[in-house]
Amino acid sequence: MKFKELLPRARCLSLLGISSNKKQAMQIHAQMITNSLLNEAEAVVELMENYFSIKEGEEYARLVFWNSDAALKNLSAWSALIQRCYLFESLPLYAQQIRMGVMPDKTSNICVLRACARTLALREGVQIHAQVFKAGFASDMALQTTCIHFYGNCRDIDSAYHVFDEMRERSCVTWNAMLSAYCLCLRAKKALELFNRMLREGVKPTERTALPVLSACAQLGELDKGTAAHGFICKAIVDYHEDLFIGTGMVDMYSKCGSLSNASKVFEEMTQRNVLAWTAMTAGLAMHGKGQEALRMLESMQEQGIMPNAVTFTCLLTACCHAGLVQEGLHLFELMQIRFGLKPQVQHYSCAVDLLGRTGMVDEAYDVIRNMPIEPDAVVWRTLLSACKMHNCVELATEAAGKLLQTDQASPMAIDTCEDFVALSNVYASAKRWDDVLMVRKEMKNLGIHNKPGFSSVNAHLLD
DNA sequence: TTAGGGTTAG
Repeated sequence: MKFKELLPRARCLSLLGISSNKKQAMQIHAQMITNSLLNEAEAVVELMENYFSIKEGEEYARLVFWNSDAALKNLSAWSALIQRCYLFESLPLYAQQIRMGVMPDKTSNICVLRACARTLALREGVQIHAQVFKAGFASDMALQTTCIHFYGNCRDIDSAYHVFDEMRERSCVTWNAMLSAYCLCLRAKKALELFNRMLREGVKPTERTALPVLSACAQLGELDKGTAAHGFICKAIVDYHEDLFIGTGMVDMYSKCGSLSNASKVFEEMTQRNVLAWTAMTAGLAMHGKGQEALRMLESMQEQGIMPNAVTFTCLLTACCHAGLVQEGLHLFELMQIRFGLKPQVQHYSCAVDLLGRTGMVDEAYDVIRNMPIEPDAVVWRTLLSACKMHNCVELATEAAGKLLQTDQASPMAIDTCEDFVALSNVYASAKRWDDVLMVRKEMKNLGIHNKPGFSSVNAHLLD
C-alpha cells in the first residue's frame, strides 16, 4: 500500500506542523515528493513555513518554492518567502512576484516598505507606495503606518506627515511612528507639539511613545522639558527602571540637557544594562569633559562582562579628546584593535587625528590619515584643518583644505562646503596671505557658493 | 499580536 493511502494528506500536513528539526522535516519532504503530495499549493506553503521555522532550514524553504511549478507559487507562497527573506532580497522578489502576475498582499507590501525604510531606498519605496494605491490598500492603517515609518527613515518628513494627515483613523502605533519620524528628521519641536496633540485627542501613550519624546527633549537640550517628560513617563507609561530602551533614552536625554548627575542617577537605578546603556552613559561623560570617568566605565564594563562595541570606543576616544588625554586616547585606539578585535572606522581615525592635532602633533596626525586603510571623509580633513589653524601650520592647512574641498565636491550631500571655504580663507588671512584670501573668495564666487549668514539660536529662542 | 524603539567623531 502506498504512503499516500496510509497517511491522508491532512494528517501529513499536520505532521509537518510539528517537525521541529531539519532531519525530520526533510524526511517528510522526501515522502511528500515520492507520494506526489507537493502538487498542491497549500502543501508547498506548509512545507516552506515549516522549513522557515527550523534553524538553518531557510535554504530548503527557498528550494521548495523555486522547485515548485509556477501554478503552485500562489499568493501565500510568495508572501511566506518575502516575509522571511533577507533585507536586500525582498525588493527583487516583490518585483518578480508582480512580473509573474501575482499581486502582492498587504503583508508583502509591509515587508518590502520596511526593507526600503531600513536600506533608505526612497525611490523604490515611493514606487511601492504607488503600488499600494493601485492594489487598493491605500487606506489600510498598518500599511499607512509603515509608510510613515518609511518616509521618516528616508528623511522625507513632508511625505511622512502627508500620509499621517490623510489618515481617517490612527492607532497609537501610527502616532508613535510619526513622533519617531519627526525626531529622526530633527524636528524636535514638531515632535513635542504632536505629542501634546496626541494627548489632547485622548490617545494613550505606550512605552514606544516615551522614546521619541525623550529624544525630542534631548535634541532641544531643554532640561525643564526633559524633566517634565521624565515625570510623565513614570506616571503615565512605565517604570523606566525595568525598560532598557527607556532607561537608555533617559540617560541620553539628561546628558544632552546638561544634567550629568541625573543621567548617572538614572543609569545607576537601571536594573539591567547592556552595551548601549553603558555607551550612552559613556557618551554623557565624554560630552561633559569627564575623561577619566569615561575611562573607568570601560573598566567597569569589563568587570560586568559587557563587551564594548565600535560606538563605545568612539565615545571613549571623544572623551579623551575633550579632556586632553592624548596618551590614554592613543592607547585606546590600539586597545580596541588588539584586545577587542574592532577595526577602526572613519570616526575612530577622526578622533586619533584630533588627539594628535590638538597637542600640536599635526605631522603625526597627517601620517595617521595617510596610512588609513579606508578613505578619509570630510570630518577627518576638517579635524586636521582645525588642528593646523590652532597651531598656525599654513602649508599643511592648505593641503588639508584642498583635500577637504575635494571630498565636499565628491559628496552630493555636503552642506558645510561654504564653511570649509571660509575656514581656508581664514587660514590664509591669519598668515596675512591676502592674495590667497582673495583667490578663495573668487573661487567661491565661481562655484556659486554663497556665504551663509550667521544664525544665533539665542535670538531664535527669544523670537518664539 | 501581519504597523512603531536606545548609544557615535569636527
